[in-house]
Amino acid sequence: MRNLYLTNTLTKNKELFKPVNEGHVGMYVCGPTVYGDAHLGHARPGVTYDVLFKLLRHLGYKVRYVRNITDVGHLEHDADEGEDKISKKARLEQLEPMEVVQSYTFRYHEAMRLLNVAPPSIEPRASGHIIEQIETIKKILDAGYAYISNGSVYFDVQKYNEKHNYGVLSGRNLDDTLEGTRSLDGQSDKKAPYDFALWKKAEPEHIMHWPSPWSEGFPGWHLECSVMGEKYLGEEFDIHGGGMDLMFPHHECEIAQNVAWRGTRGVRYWVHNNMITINGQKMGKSLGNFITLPELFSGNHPKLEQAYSPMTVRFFILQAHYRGTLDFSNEALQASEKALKRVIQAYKDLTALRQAGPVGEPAEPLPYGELSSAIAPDSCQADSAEIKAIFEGVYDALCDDLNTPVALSHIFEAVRIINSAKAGSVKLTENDQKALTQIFDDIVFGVLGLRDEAAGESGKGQEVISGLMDMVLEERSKAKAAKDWALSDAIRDHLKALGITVKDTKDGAEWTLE
RNA sequence: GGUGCUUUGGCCGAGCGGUUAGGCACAGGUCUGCAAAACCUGGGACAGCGGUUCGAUUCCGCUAGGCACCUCCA
Repeated sequence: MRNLYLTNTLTKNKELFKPVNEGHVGMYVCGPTVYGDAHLGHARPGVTYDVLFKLLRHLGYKVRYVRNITDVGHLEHDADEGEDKISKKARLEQLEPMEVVQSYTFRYHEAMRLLNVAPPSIEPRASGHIIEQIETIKKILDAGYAYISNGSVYFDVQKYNEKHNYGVLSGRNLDDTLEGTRSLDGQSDKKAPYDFALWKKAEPEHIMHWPSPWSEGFPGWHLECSVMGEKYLGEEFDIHGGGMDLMFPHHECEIAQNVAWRGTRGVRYWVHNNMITINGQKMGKSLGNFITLPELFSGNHPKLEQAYSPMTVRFFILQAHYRGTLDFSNEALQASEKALKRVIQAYKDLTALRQAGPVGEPAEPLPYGELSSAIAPDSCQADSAEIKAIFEGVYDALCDDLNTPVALSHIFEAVRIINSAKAGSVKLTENDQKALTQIFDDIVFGVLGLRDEAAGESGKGQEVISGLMDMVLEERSKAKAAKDWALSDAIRDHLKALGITVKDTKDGAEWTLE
């Protein structure tokens, strides 16, 4: 099995990945709070951890991937004063909270499906684990790291920090945290401003609440991930992912809770994806500068010059490293759209090449020979050293902290080779063709998760269109033969207006839709 | 105020102590009735100022700009 390196936020180093149980990986990722449509920012962790999930499986691991749905406990503004996000939305729209949850969960799933993000192995909801959360709070109380105040239960950060380090992940110490914490206006049930809620007593107007030993109320936001992670992945599991903005306080609190009740930090590798920015600024709901995924896919937003397909968005995300910020712009999306098109077209051409079988003895073959670097002999069967190098480059890049942009740069070398072969300036052996196909099937489609969005429309309609196109292009070909350029151009223009592009090649006309 | 990150050619975006990232755009060429695509070639970049070094875009310091977290946020 190839070595995989991941940047661990806990140590701030790129580390060799070694799972707790050999051959198995437990991975937890913070999912969405379902009170609104997912925006472009949500696509980043969706795609990033999807690639990690698919890569791990491709490398041979058995992976259990847990991604939660937050449907209760996530408050707005200050943890003391804020209203539950779901609850507020339900109140404003006069819906049952679970109607809000159901509706946006469905829409989230739909957006992820379009982005070709695979469903996780388990998708637990916070509201479905109230009992487990209450039990955990009891354990934390028993351990002495929490206190009850006016029907609510809070985590005692100060006390925790005496024995443990509150700040291991985010790298801040308690004094800094205290300094930055906004002063509370008015009364608070908390001993210290940095204490966080494990259980909140529900105010009378709060419509989501459950019975507990302390009050009729609801669990604190940070608790669900600790509890559900432990339930489905065990007390010590491999990978925990999420957005960088969750590092503090959310993930820091998770660690504190874990240590408080099970004596272990719970997670080996903390992985954090960076933000998507717009004009250099973070895209977020609180800033009101976000573009939702449905808007992006339909082009229905003032900032959008056009619609961008889900695969364009996916490619856009893949072209940057997950730990860096990525700036949104129409220009960048349009560049992604064109680049993706080239990749997909190259695969189609490769397939056509293979179906056509060996052709003559054209031009010069690709350079053959051995590479100096150690290539597993059974991994890539290409005859060409160049293709072997692409194969190795792609795997090296992906295993080097998920470096998808570098992997893609190698993919473009493959694209160039395929195009050269199509143009007849380069010769590919059958092994070369097989190896290239393997790279596309395994990596481009399998791990990077790209796909031909135009494909899949099969059936009667396709057959008819295909037959019609043959007929039309044959007529045009006759016109061309008769040097009736006016007619042949008119046909081409007419088809263009319908969204069909015709290209004349040596072997006749080709057409593509949209 | 505290903590941390960042500054790469027209745009997006990798990388790194000495060797081509890649994509988009642009220019020239090949092919072509034209167009498109494709292929070939090309230019141009490492914020500024110092330092370390045989050698720095890459390490260190300072200056200037930008950003994130410390409130909810992917």
